[in-house]
Amino acid sequence: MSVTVPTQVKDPERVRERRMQIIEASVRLFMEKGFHKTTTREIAKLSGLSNGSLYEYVESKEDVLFLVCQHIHREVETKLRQSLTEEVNGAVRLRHAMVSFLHVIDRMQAEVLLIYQESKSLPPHYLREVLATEQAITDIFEQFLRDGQADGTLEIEDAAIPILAHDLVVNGQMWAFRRWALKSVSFNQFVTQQVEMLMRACQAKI
Amino acid sequence: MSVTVPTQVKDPERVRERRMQIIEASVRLFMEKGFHKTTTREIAKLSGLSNGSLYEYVESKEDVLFLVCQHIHREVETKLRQSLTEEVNGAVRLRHAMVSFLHVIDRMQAEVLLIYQESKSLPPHYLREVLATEQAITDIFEQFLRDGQADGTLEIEDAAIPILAHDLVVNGQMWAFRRWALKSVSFNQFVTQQVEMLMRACQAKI
Amino acid sequence: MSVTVPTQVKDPERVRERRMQIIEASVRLFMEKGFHKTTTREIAKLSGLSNGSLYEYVESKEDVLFLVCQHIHREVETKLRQSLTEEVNGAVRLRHAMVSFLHVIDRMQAEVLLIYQESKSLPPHYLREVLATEQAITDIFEQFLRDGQADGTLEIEDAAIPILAHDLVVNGQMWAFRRWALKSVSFNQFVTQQVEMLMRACQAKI
Amino acid sequence: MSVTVPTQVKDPERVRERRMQIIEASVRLFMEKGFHKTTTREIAKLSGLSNGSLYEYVESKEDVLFLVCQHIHREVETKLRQSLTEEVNGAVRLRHAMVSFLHVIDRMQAEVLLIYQESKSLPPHYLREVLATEQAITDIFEQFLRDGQADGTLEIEDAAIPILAHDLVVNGQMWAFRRWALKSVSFNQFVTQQVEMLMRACQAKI
DNA sequence: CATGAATGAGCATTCATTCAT
DNA sequence: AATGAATGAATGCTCATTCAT
Repeated sequence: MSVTVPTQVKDPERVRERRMQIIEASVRLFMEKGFHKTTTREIAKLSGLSNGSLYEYVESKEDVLFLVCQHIHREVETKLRQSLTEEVNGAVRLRHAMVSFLHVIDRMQAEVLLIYQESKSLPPHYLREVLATEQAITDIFEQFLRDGQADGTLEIEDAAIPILAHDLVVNGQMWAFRRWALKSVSFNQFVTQQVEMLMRACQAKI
Repeated sequence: MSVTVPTQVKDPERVRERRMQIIEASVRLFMEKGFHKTTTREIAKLSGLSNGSLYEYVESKEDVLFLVCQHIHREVETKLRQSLTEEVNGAVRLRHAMVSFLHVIDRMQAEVLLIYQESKSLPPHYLREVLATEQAITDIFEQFLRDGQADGTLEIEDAAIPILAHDLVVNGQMWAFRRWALKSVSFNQFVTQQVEMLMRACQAKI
Repeated sequence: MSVTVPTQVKDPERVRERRMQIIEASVRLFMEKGFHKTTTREIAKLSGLSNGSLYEYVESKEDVLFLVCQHIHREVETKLRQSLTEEVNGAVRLRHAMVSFLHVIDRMQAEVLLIYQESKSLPPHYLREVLATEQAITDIFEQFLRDGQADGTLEIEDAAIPILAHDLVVNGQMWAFRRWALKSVSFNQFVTQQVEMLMRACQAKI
Repeated sequence: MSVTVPTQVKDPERVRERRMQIIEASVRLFMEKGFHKTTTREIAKLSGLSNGSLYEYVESKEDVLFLVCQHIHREVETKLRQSLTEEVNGAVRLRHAMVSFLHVIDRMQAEVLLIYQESKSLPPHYLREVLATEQAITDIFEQFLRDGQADGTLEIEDAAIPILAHDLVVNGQMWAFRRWALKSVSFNQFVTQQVEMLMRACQAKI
C-alpha cells in the first residue's frame, strides 16, 4: 500500500513499462542464480536497458528485489481473490479458497519459492511491506475460518484461528518450497490430501 | 552420512575442535547478518583463527555454510531422537514426537531459521545432503504415522502419509520461520493448538 | 576580456538571463559542496532548467565553473573600483583602497574562498583568464604603490612594488581563506591591524 | 598528534614503508592532475601495489589525501624547526625564521601548493588535523613575535601578533600559490623584499 | 601447522553528456 | 528552444582465496 520505490523518471506510464521489463528479467535471473549472485549488469542487459538506465527506474539493487517481491505478491493476492466465490457457508468457502490457493501456488511455484528464499535480503522497510502482504493473504483465510466458526460449519476455538490460518497458508506454500520432497506426489493428490486434512483439522461439517 | 568436507590437516581431533570454533562463530555471524553479508575474515577472526588457518580446515566459504547446516541438523535430529519415548501406540507416540519436535524448534529457533534462509546458497552436492537430513527428520514422523495407521490409532490413507509427515514438520518449523506473525501467540498455546490440530487431522483415537 | 563561453542560443538577452540563474545556483552549490561534488543535474535543477537546457547555455561543467569565477571576479573588481576615491596622495589612496578591498572581501568571503579553492579545476584557457583578472586586481594596488612612490608619500624600491602589491592582495584575501584561524579576530580589528601593518611596510608618510 | 589512519596490516614497519610508497606516488599524481582526477587505480599502480593491497594500508581515497597532507606538513615543520637557530634577540630570530621558512617553501613549492588546493577535500576530522598543523607552524612565528616584543627589538601591539603571524606565513606561502604571478621575480629578490617588508611591518630594531 | 600480506577480478553505482521528440 | 530519458565508461571499494615465510 504505502511503500513506493523512487524513480528519476517522470512519465509514470514509462516507469510502469520499464519496471515490468526489469521485473521480468529479474524474476528469471533470481530464480536461476539467486539475488546475490545476480549482477545489476545482468539485470540491465536482460531488461533491455543500459546500465545507467536501470538506475533511472530504481535506486538500488534491493529496490529491484522489492519490485519483484511486490509484483509476485500482487499477482498471488489478485489471483486468489479472483477465484474466491460467494459460497453457501464458511466451510465450503474455506475449502474453495484452499483449492484456489493451491492452484495459484502451483502456477507460481518458482515465484513463491523466490519470495521464500530472497525476501530476507530486503532492507527492513521493504521487508515489513512484504510481510504485511504475506499477512494479508493469511487474513483472507482467517476470515473464512471465522465465517465457518460463526455459521457452525467449522468447529474451532477462537485461539486456534490465527494459527490455523498460518497452517493453511504454509501447508499450501509447501508445494513450492518442499517441491524437492514431493516429486512423487501429483498435484491432484496433493490438493486432495491437503484439503481433506485441513477440513478434518477444522472439523468441517462438509 | 556420505558427504564430507575436505581438510589439509591430518589430526582429526584438531579438525573437530577447530571446526567447532568455526561453526560457533559462523552460526552467530550468519544469524546476525546472513551468509552473504558475512565475510570469511569475520569468520576467521571470531573463530580465533587467522585468515589462512581457516582455509586449512575448509576449502571455501560454502564449506563453512555446509558445516553449519550439518551441525544444526545433527543437533535437531539428535535432540528429537533423544526425546522419543517408546509409547503404547502410534497416536500417542506421534503426539509425543510432535511436542518434542516443537520444543527443539523453540530452543533452536534461530538455527532453524538459518537453515531455511541460507541452505539455498549451498552448492548442489551439499544441498542434497542437507535436504536428505531434512527428509530423515520427516521420515521419523512418517514412521509414527505408519505405526498409528497399523495399530488403528490413526485413521489415515496410505497416500496421505508422506504429505502429512511434511505437514507435521513444516507446521512445526513455522514457529521459527513465521515468528514475525506469531508474536502474540505463546509457545504453550502454539504447542497445544498445533498438536490438537494435527491429531484431528490424523483422526487420532486419543 | 577575451575568453567567452559558447552557447547554442541566439538571443543574447536570454543567454544573459539564463546564465545568471545558472551562476546563482552554482555559487550556492559550489560553496556548499565544492565543484567536484556538485552534479550538473543539481545545477540544472536549482537553476530551474532541465538537464538538456543547461547544455544549451554551456558546453561543459567546467564552463559553469568559469562563469561562476568570472562573475565573482567581476563583482569584486567592480565593487573595488567603485569605492576608489580620488584622494590627495598615493599613501592615502592606497590606504583607502586597502580598506575598501577588505570590505569587499568581507562581504564576499564565501565567493573569494570559492575562487581560491576551485579555480584550479578550470581548464587552462579559462584558468589563464581568471588569473589575469586576479592580476588586474593586483595591478590596481600596484598603481597606488607607484603613485605613492612618485609623490614621495611611500618610501619603497621599484623592485618591491610588484611583490608588495601581491602582499596587499593576499593579506586581504587571508580574511577569507584563513577564516578558520581568525575566528577570534573582529573584522574591525583585522582592518586596523592590516592597514597599519601595510602602511608601516610601505613606510607611508601618513 | 591524535588522528591516525587505520590499517589492516599489523607490522608497523611494513605499514610505514608501504605508506611511504603510497605517499610518494600520490604526491606526484595529485600535483599533476589533482586529487579528484587521480584514480585509486593510478595510485596503486604507481605505488607498486595491487588495487587490493592499497586498501590494506588505507581505508579510502581520502585517507590517502590525509596521509599526503600530513607527510608534507611534517616535512615542512621539521625542516623549519631544524633551521631555527638560537639567535641573540627576537627580531633576529624572526628574520632567520622567515628566511628559513621561505627556503623550505621554495624547496617544497609543489607540495605547499598541493595542500592549498586539495586539503579542502578532506573529511572534517582530517581537515581539522591539517589546520591544526598549519596553526602550529603559525605559532612558531607568533612565538618569535612575542619574543621580539618582550625584548624590545620589535615594536608591535598585542592585538597585532596573531594577525602578523598569519601574514608572515601567508606571505611566505605566496611564493608557492602565486607562482604564476611571480615568474619574473627571482627567489633571492623575493626573500630580500619579503623579509625587509616584514621587518618594517614589525618595526624591527635591526 | 600457522600466519597474514597480497591479489585482482568483480560489483554496485554515478554522472557528464547526448539526442530524439 | 526545451525537455528529460538514455547512455556507458569510469570509479571507489570488497573479499574469497592463495602462498611465501
